[in-house]
Amino acid sequence: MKKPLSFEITKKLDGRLGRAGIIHTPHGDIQTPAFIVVGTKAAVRGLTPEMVKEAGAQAVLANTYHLYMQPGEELVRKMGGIQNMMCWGGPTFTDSGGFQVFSLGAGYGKNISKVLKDAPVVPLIGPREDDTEREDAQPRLVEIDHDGAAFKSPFDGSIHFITPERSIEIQHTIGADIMFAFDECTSPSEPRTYQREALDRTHRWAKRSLDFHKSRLNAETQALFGVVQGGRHEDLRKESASVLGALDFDGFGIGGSFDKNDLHTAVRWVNEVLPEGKPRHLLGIGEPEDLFEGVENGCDTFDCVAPTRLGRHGTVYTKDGKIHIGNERYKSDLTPIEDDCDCYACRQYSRAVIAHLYRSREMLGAMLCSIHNVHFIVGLVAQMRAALIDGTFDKLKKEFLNRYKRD
RNA sequence: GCGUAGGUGGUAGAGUGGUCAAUUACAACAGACUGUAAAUCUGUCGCCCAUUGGGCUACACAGGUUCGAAUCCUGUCCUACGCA
Repeated sequence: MKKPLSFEITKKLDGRLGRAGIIHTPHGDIQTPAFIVVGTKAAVRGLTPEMVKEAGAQAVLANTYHLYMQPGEELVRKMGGIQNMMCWGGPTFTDSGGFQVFSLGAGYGKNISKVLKDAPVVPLIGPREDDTEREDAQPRLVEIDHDGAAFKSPFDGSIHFITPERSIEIQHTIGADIMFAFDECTSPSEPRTYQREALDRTHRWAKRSLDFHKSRLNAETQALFGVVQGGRHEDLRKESASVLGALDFDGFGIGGSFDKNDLHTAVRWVNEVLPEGKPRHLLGIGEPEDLFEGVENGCDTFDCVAPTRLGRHGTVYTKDGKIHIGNERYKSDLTPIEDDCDCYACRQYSRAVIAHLYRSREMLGAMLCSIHNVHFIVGLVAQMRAALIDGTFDKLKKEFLNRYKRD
């Protein structure tokens, strides 16, 4: 059978898991490590495909759940799939909807982050946190069972049951080059007993996703990645990597929640076990310090909403750390966001102008900040790739983080 | 000049005897954001201390009534509209 994707490793990091390589997809190559820009509803928020491309992005990731709910599978089909919808000629990814099992389910209405800054004490044994009985609890929009997850449509309240097979079927219709198996992203606050249960479910779903995928011709043109889970538990993470690694996936996603402080450890556990020759995507991770850890520990691609969301909200990355363009101090600052940055925003606009646009709620302000952020993060990962190839990764990491995290 | 309505915190605009340092919105100031419920959300927003809390000065200005006034009365100044 024809393979939809191939991966070659061109350089490895001495004594560690990091590597540089190339993912060949039907719509072009991805030089890895690479940052994949998120365009949930087949659009990178605030940016045209040309802007995304100019910012250096090689690929875009959209979301199955969102496109299924709106505009719906049939319209996506009529529009000619994601390639035509997005007017994006390059490689594309789709997430399976597995993250929405978490964000619209256990995480719904709560301030639970995907990455925990200060690790709270989590009981290793105990009942699953369930506050659905509490009066102030918001009704979840997802109910999980053995077979899949029932999503309540925010548009008309109708119930949509997504099984692993349905997720893959929808992803086939959307037509991205790389798809993810339907998984359950668990809440960081869930106890081990629940992580165990959810992991078994994710594994069953992974096999069903793969079986269904292999039964279709799409398997020749679209790649499927299995998603490793296991929360913050070493044995579960390794078990997950081992179980999924043995299956005939084209690559792997690493999902779920992490501790900010030991994200690198968790990623290493997994990547030590996964087959070396297949690409690994670290789902939803994108802060500079996390990207360094991900690359160093063997992840090839990343995606994250941070560059565009932060940009829309007025926060921009600089080599000296993040700054908020809405702060009073930038009101009459006539320098660019970064004076040595060659992104569209920095070439043309001063902080003062962008601050004015942001303050006056002009869309252009959010766009310029997003352009800069995408350029910054995509460029940073590209620099990591270059450094990895010429043997200066450690130097880059040290110098970048020293400056970025100073203060 | 007469009549009418009104003058409240940066702005608009609630309140019309005690629960008012004063609803709300905007502005301002700061914070958050990691497979996008997110062009969103949170906090602060008279002054001075303080941990709950306390003190001071405030609703045009000056007096007054009252245990108590942004709220009632008198006068002054100002604004808008109408009539001369």
